[in-house]
Amino acid sequence: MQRATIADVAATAGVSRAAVSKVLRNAHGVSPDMRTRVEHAVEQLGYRPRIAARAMRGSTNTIGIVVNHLANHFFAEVLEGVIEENSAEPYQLIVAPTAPSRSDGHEAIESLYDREVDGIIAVAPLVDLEWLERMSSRVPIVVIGRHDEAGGYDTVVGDDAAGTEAAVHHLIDTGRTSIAHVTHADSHARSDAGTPHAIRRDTYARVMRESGLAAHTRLIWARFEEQPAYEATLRDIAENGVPDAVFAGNDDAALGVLRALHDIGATARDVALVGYDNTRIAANPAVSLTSVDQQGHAMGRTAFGLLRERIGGRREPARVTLPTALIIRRSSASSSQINQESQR
Amino acid sequence: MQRATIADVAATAGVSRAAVSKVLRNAHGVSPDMRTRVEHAVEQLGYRPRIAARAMRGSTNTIGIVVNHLANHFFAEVLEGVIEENSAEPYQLIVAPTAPSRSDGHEAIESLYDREVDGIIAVAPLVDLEWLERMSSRVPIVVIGRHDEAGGYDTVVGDDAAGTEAAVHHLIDTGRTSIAHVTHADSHARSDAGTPHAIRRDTYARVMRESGLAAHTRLIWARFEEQPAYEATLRDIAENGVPDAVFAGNDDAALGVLRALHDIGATARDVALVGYDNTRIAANPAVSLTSVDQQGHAMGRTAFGLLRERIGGRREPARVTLPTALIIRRSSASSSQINQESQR
DNA sequence: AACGTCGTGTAGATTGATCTACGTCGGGTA
DNA sequence: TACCCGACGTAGATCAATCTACACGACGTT
Repeated sequence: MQRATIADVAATAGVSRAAVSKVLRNAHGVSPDMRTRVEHAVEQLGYRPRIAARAMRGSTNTIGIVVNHLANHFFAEVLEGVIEENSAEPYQLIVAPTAPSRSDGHEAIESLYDREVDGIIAVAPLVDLEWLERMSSRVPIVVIGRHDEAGGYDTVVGDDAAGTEAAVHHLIDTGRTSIAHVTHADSHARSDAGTPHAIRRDTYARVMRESGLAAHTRLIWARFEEQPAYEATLRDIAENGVPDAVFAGNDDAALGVLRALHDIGATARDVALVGYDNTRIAANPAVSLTSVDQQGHAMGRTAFGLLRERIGGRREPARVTLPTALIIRRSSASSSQINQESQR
Repeated sequence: MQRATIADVAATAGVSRAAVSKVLRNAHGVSPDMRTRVEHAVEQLGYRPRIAARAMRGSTNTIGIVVNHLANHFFAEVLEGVIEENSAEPYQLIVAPTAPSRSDGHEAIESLYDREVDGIIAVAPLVDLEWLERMSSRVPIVVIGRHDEAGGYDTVVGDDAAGTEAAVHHLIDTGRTSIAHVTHADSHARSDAGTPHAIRRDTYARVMRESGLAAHTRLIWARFEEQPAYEATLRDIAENGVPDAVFAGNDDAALGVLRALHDIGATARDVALVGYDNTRIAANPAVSLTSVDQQGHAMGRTAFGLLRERIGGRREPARVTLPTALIIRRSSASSSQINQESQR
């Protein structure tokens, strides 16, 4: 069965194509009689306008979202924020997924550009700056999770430095000294300066240095997923021994670390663990993972707001930094706290 | 800066638009000389063809995916399967997200249809059958997780009956009798017959009956997310007392149950817990949740393969049922097993 | 030399919705 | 009666790529 076109509707309703178009777009110059006739015909034929034909002239009324790893709960939270904020003035949303192993943000962003979306929200895209800058001169872009001082696009970030400081200081304050950090191993060769995990890595190193623990600085490189982090942690422990704390760059990685620690029989008393993102699973009592909250939901809402402004014509770049909060749970509690917890 | 069109490229290269189009599509009748000239011009102008203009004639080379809750790890797994299978013969993939609270699959599927995707993979869509049937006469659709005997689309399902039987029998075999089941509360009024959660619910009731436990049949209704399941479980326990086992309709819900059980101070010894989907988090030793594996990854791969056949012209509906496997972990281990585990 | 053929390239129609520019009709006013 | 104005409706151009039908040489064959 062939798809009905606006001409079919026009013929059925006995009016011109332009008249149908007017009705569909709620333009004025439409008599009530014509409106009902057209609506009838639309209903009868099951007509739906094609987005492609609309896109040939003017805007698509669509916003594209790029994430580099859909399974990450943090992204899901960001997306919820976007959806929520969007519900008032509905753009259509489409998500361009990337292969989790390759994380090629280029392809995904270009594919959205080819679809002529009105704007793009990119969550922690692993692309180089000049490219992103060039892209942003063609389509409005809001980037979540890049600290770069580039001009063409807006950015929404968490306060990664403050969040990391809180996390590492917390570990030091509770008596830990040999603190390892799981950081993101980007399979691409390009520099990752300005990404959240780079900031976290640098801040971690700085705090260790400032606290006289420079000698204990220890990096574990892994993709931010459970399995790679698990493997990398086991390898690192085999090589360098058991640390007394691990600060993981995100919660998914922290879960991998947790599994590794379990494998070697270490408890939270032996090795404290802190994650990042404060995803839902961290709060579950079975896991009870200390984590840095960076308000993914608010990030999504903010990014959507900025993008709407951009689409509306704003040219000056906007930068928003959201505060973080360290949520302390059992995975990093001191021995006395653990005892309290288990007595209740 | 205006976007370059095929006419710009043609002018720069000194050839006709049609010639450029040929080069782009790798059509024949192109001399090597012309090819290099055109490729040069494309490079120089940063030209990219617009999908909308292409869509006006012929196909978009795009496959759309609909999920009703992106945060669900099971969906992420399905998606990974699709992406993997697609990497050989690349269609573009786009995901149409729905608001997690509203779960309106209609809108998402229609929006993909309006974009003229070549085919749609819908994961557990909450839409009525006649509508889906009608839709599938317009665009090839493969549905994951519907057992309905409808004709227009293909289906890929897990063996929900077998999976549920294994789960419930396992609980009974380990000495549990008061077994509650967390099932999906669909906020929509329409019937949910044929959905996986309905099959699981019915099978649960049947096994209980056949095992002489009909009196203990007990349903907890909740959306399949951590928070709603948590709340519903607490409410149910307040009303009906503590069961000695819970079979949750999926892992996300199981995590909510787990939190509720923790709140009331119940351990795995007191209340056994079984989930569904065997998501990564279930395998984590901190959670160690017994769960039914239904091979989300394979479902994604299979669905993609079927869709490609459909797009290729197959008319007869295909139905694929993938086997399930019960993965037993600590959350449902008998007391002796728990002791073994903690001694190691 | 005339004719056919093959390889290469082009003109122009086509796709569906939008939008401008214009036409028509009815009613009010000079 | 002539004129104008506003409300309603239409014809036709437009958007960017694709694709068919055809043109134009160059070359080989009879």
